[in-house]
Amino acid sequence: MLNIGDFARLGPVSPRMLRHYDQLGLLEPEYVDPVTNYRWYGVGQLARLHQLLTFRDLGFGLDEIASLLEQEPTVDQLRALLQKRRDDIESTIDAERNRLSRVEAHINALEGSGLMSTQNIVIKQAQPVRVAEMTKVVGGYGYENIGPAFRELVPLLFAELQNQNVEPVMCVGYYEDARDDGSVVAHVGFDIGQQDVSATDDLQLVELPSVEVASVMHKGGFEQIDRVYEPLLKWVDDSGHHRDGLCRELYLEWNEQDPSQSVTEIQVPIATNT
Amino acid sequence: MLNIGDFARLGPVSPRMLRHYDQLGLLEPEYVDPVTNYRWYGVGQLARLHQLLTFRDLGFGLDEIASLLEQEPTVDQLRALLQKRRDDIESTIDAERNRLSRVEAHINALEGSGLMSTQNIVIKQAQPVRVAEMTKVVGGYGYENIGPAFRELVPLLFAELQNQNVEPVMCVGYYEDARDDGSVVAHVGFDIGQQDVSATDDLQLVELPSVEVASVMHKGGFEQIDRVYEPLLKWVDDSGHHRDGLCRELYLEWNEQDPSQSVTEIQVPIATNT
DNA sequence: TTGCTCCTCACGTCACGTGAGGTGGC
DNA sequence: TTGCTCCTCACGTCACGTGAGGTGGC
Repeated sequence: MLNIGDFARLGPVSPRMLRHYDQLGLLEPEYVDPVTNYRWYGVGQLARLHQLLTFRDLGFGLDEIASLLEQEPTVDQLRALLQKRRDDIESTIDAERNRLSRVEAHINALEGSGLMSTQNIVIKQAQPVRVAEMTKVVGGYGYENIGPAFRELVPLLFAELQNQNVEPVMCVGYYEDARDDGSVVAHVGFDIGQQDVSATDDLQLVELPSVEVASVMHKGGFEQIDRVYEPLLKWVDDSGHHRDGLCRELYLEWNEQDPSQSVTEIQVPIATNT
Repeated sequence: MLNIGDFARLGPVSPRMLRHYDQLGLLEPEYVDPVTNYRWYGVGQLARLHQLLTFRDLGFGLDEIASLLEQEPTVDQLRALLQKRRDDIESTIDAERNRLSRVEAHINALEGSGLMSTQNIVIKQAQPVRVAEMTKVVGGYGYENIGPAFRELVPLLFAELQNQNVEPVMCVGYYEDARDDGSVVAHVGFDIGQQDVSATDDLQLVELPSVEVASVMHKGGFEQIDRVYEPLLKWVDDSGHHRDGLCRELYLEWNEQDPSQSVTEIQVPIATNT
């Protein structure tokens, strides 16, 4: 018979762990002194302790181990459990590998541009949005092309929505891929929540679906938004994703007086590289 | 200003998380109603929330994030933190990959042999042992060769140790690699703890070093030990290790009357494949 | 007698999820 | 008035590590 310290050394485990396993009924001492409560273990119990440690090392929880040690599973049951464990570990490894890609993408991003642009990229599921929108073909991307489109369309949108008694919630823009001549179809609209609008020649109702996006929050004027895109798109590529859809801009806070207080969310729809 | 629910939806996080971040001082609402304690957030705070979520996604703890958000680290400091994070993630992936190898080795082991033989393999650091031993050349491995060596040497060892007034602690055996003719040098001895012995023509004092081993506990007679080795050595190879040293057997419980109560620890020194 | 080991609580870990129990605004 | 959202505790998670405070055997 071995006292808890000697048995622990052979384990090798800590006495605290043996007390813990005793408490859970996983491995009870062969004899407990009724006066001193000292625990005494038999050498033969090392086999069970080793089994317990084996399963723990494979990543099973103590509750699973408890039933494993009691139920004496068949070879088939044990194989199924081990295969489940294997699959779970593989998922963990995949998740950690993806996380590693994102960390490395941030390290890369530090080289090119400044600090802030990639420091608030979040991968998330974008909310679906119902947009009442108008479109305009502009000469290209960039504030010098997009800005005028907004200044033209936003008043028209306001007028038409007011006409239909619809309360706009938030301004939204998104842009199609450039055509061969460099021109771009810009979509400018308003989130209208659950309200209904009637389409007109100019006004369309579009439901932007819920998609996975890389999202950054941009604080400041619209002219500076252009400079967010380059590091953002690079980060997306570096981090094991690729663009998969049209970029959206949500004008969460639109402050004409003090553009530095404006807040724009830029969403890049993505898919994960396989 | 957004109440906690709306701000959380834009996050996207749970209100509970926002309360948690508030409590930790990571992200305090722009305004808290002094009467109702309602939290009100500004849209601009989404940028900070996004930053927080970014770092959390990379695996930083909330305490680290707190100092990151307060201290505004330089590019160099940030890079160092990210590189540390990268290294940590790589370690995690390595550890999980090794664990995966061990799980797969167990799945393989289920095919060949029965259940028990590999169910209590533990990788551990073997305790160092001081052994007073004698050697004998035997015809090969296997109980039919090793058994007689023990029956011959153990009484001689007992006699010599008694002669020197040394109290044996535990019987130990280990075996050199087979020579070309198949013969094997068997070492049979006793753990003598911290006691001293004088070497004689037959008796040697050897210190077995502390090495990493794959260890199984065998309950039962010595004749059955042979059948433990094959699956054990296969498991070691399957699981991303290889043998690296001489196998040891520790006779933890030696029961002549009822061999089924005997307990033997079989240790295979190993190195991890790189 | 002095260490050493043993004992039993019980807190702390990490980032929240999940009620319980209660209140304020449409 | 009825839901809905908000609030503040406070427990639970997982497998122990780490004291605190006290006792028994060489």
